[in-house]
Amino acid sequence: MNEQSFFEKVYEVARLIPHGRVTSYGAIAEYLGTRGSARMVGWAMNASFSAKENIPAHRVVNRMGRLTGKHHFGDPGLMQQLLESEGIRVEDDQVVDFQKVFWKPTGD
DNA sequence: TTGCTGACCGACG
DNA sequence: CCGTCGGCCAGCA
Repeated sequence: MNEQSFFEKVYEVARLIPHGRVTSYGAIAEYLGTRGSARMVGWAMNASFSAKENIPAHRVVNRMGRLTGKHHFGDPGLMQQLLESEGIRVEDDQVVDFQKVFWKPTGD
């Protein structure tokens, strides 16, 4: 029903991430029905900076909960700072209790 | 226009 | 168990 582009969907799902929660690229890709295109999700996040609305890309991490894209925020550490600001504990570029704060876009 | 790259994930040896 | 490779799609030179 949604004829939006792949990026549009990624942006929408990214905005659906609750405060204090994180998700993975693969989870978004899977939600979009393109499990194999998890890389594109990350690429879409890169384009999210060009998006009109601000996308909480800092809430998006890889499957292992590691801050892979922290380098793309302009300043490394900003991503971790934002996550800690939401109550998410980050240690050594990795989300602590990642499985607890993990949120899947099941449509909830 | 063609081809490479890219913030990943899963399968295979 | 751990290292390697393929696949997905879209943007950019």
